[in-house]
Amino acid sequence: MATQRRRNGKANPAEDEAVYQAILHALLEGKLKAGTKLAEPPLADIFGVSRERIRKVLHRLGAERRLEMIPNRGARVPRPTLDDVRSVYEAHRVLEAGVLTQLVRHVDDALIEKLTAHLTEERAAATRGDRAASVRLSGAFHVHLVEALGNAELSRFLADLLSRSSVMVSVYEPATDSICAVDEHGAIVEALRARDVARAIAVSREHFLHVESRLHLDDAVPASEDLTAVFGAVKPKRRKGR
Amino acid sequence: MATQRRRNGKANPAEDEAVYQAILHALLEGKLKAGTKLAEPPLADIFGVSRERIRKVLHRLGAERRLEMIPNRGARVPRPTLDDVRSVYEAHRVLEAGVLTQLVRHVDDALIEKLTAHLTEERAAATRGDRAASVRLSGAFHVHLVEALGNAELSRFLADLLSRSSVMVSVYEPATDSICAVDEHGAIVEALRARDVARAIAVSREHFLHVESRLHLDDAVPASEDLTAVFGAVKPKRRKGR
DNA sequence: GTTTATAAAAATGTGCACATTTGGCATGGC
DNA sequence: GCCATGCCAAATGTGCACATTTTTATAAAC
Repeated sequence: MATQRRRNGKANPAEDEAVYQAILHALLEGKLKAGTKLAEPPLADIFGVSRERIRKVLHRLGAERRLEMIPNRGARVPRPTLDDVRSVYEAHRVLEAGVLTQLVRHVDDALIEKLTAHLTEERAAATRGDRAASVRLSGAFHVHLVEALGNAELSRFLADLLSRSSVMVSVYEPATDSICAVDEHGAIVEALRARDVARAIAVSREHFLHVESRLHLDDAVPASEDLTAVFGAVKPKRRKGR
Repeated sequence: MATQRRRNGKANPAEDEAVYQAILHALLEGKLKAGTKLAEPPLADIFGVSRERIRKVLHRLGAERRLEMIPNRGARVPRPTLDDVRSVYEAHRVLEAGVLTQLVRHVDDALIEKLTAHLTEERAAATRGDRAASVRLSGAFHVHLVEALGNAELSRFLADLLSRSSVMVSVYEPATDSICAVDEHGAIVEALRARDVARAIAVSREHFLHVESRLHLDDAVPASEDLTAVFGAVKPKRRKGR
């Protein structure tokens, strides 16, 4: 039975990954607000694993720059400055310019068809007012663009940027009425179909500046505190009073 | 006296970093050949620190994708395939295309002057036949380009790519007579001065393809084994027989 | 009432002992 | 002679106890 607790110094490789995924998921989902302290003892208690296990995961997330590790002071969810956000958006913009430049050399009907299908999905979500789907699909569009190049390095870099901005939206007005305009995505596809690099880049640039302009600093940071509530919802794992 | 060994469970924050830097340096310098196994006990012995210390550093390097970590089987220097190398070069190419696109919007005399000065340095190194300096300056040129944008995310990504390719050159013919043509760098600067994006990108692209074409797979991988020799040369730290 | 100093409590960092797993090697069978 | 099997040594993974540092709470002084 898998629910059985390991006895002593028994190996359980899947447990590391489970904890890692749980925290990462909460981070990407925006459940962990910026500035939240992630202490080891409570987490060990919540997940029902040893403190060393938690410790390892936390340091790994720190190495990936998803958590801010301060020596002797533990892990915190980073609180990005407005400059940080701009930096990420600019990087995304610059990267996509390069991607589009390379992409026009390889456009074929299959790619255009795939992107068009995606646009259809996006429009459908927009017309039926599905916020969540719209946001998700909007990000997926840019992922499709990089993945069309089939380059693992570039895909990973974009994933990095997206994960970072997902943390940021929880601080800098995540969702107003700004459903990342589908028409702008459509214009990019159009430019690609015409093999017009300059226009594709120009449209993409405008698109990003458009999204970026909607950001505004929100001083009153929530900074969630009840970790049990956050992870309890994600993983209903039983905890022990020790 | 700093050479004193810590007594028991004493904190020594600088030691982690020292070991990390030593291994990273050896990796970037190409002293650690691809496929080399990095076992914990020998390293702990060489650096004179506890095994846990080594362990932490190794896992950190693994999280940064600089080492290949296999569960229960330790750490190895990754042995990149030819596709991996092409992927890195392509990513660098694509990234620089984006950088150049963004850069032409911000070119000023100061930047041109700075790059020109760098070219002078490169030519000087080339004419006096200084291989090491040439290679180093050649890479630095591309670093200068990204850093001109002042974007931390992009700079870090480039650093990532460069560190990865530095490991690769030890497998795929690191240095023949291919001193990354200075003239091609000069052509990029020229195009920048003229605000000609298309030409800058085209030249850059040709430049990378040129470098990439020099690669060839070398099956007879050396796979260095004597860790004491590798790190003994870098860090003459005394080791203890335990 | 605000601030500073001190002590207690909690949290982080580290070495160590031991469990588990892997790799090599010898022995035996075909 | 070659391959399979079991044993032994070495390496990796993990919990635990304890040292160190940080944080909080309390009290004293201005």
